[in-house]
Amino acid sequence: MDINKYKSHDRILVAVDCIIFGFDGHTLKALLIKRGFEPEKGNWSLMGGFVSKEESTDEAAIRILYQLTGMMNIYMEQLFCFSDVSRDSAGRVISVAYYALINIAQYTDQLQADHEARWFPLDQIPQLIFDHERMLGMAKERLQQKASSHPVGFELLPEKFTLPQLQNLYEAIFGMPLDKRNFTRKILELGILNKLNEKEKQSSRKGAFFYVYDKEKYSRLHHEGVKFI
Amino acid sequence: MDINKYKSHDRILVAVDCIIFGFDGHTLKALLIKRGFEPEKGNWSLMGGFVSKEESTDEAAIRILYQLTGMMNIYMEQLFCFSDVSRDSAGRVISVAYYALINIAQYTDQLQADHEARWFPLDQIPQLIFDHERMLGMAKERLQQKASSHPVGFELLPEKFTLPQLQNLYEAIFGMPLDKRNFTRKILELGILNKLNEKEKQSSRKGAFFYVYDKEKYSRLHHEGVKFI
DNA sequence: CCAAAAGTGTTTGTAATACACCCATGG
DNA sequence: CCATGGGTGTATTACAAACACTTTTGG
Repeated sequence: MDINKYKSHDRILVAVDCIIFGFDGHTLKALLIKRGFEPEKGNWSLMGGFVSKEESTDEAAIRILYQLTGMMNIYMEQLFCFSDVSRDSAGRVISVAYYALINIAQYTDQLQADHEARWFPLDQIPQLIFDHERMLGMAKERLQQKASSHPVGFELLPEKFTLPQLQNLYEAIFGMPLDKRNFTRKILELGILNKLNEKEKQSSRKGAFFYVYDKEKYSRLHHEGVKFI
Repeated sequence: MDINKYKSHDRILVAVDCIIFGFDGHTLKALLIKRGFEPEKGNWSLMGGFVSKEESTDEAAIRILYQLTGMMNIYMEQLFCFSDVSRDSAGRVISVAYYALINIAQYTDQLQADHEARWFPLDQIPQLIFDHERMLGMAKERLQQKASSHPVGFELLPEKFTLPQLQNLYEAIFGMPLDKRNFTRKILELGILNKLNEKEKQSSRKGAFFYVYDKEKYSRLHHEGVKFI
């Protein structure tokens, strides 16, 4: 299969690492694992793995995410390729980082136990191995960029969500409080949400109406470059 | 040196490809080469090369750009990692693409001849090998994003430039005409240009004043996120 | 009846856009 | 004196930001 004509060039180990974001209704979190092998065994790390000859880095990232979460069809995007010669203390490894947005409610605790994984609020991240902190920092920035012009926030929410939940999410992503009235107006004016005749009654006496995101309506919009915030 | 503990994982050829942008005062161009080896020998291609075990992809990109242009300290930024299994017809090669902005006037024609390189206006790009057209397309988008919030345009101009030249550049980057008065006002209000007492007299009878970009003034600005256009 | 969160409009300031004429010069 | 491109100001519009009270309901 690999009838490689490029003799005499170095071959390098290629890995992918996944920054997995989740939102619990109040706080934005990242899923980290206790690394199970040397070097740095037992230390907190992003979920990662090596890329095989028969798969693209995208495919490897999907595979690795599935191992940790059991989830498919997850929103995921390439972040950056990290390639410093000594980024990995055990050898020359280039890592392509991906960030993923998942609905934390769908995440099964079983898998969490299997992999010694834990959700950490973004402001309480422990020390991470190698250059994983830099990866996470870059992922936060990219998520902010992305969320300000594309409807990625909905990937982090359950199908039905309330406006206060949505606002909490955007506040968590941007790390700043937003004005309730301005937020509501702007998001509703986009015309991409459908209001349901049903209320969420857990978090308040009055109850907040549920909404669903309408992908169709969004795709009929000014493709590429709507302002979300 | 490579005391690699990760046995039994695939090692893969890693390349970098460079999208090199240049501006001649009127048109935005990309530097392409006639590929000198098989496969696809003789076809138009981005300048590229393989990453060795002893260098990062950044370092490889700098090295490759130097080979083609003889220039150092060039503005360059990682674009994306392209990793489809069959993107290269001759074997499994992952490519990390970089885009570079150079002052076309400093570019020596000698090197152009040596490498069978040519500048192509962005709207007259010939067919390229592999996924290089996709790389170039993505680079154009990224340059637009970047140029709308960071002072990268100056990388493409000579040290002394006129406001009409600067406007031409932004029009070329964004592929749209801009209003002269609005453009001038906005760019001067940023306070990052110094006007010289000297005029460029080639392109008009009246002559246009030269300006220089003042990096210091910019760095005293609202770090990250000034609107340029 | 009260505590707690949901819902709802208006005003003000700021930035983006549209637009047209005079100036300086070389030939 | 005229053709060419350089330089300049204002009025309008749209968007962002600030801001406070009423509604609902479970306890």
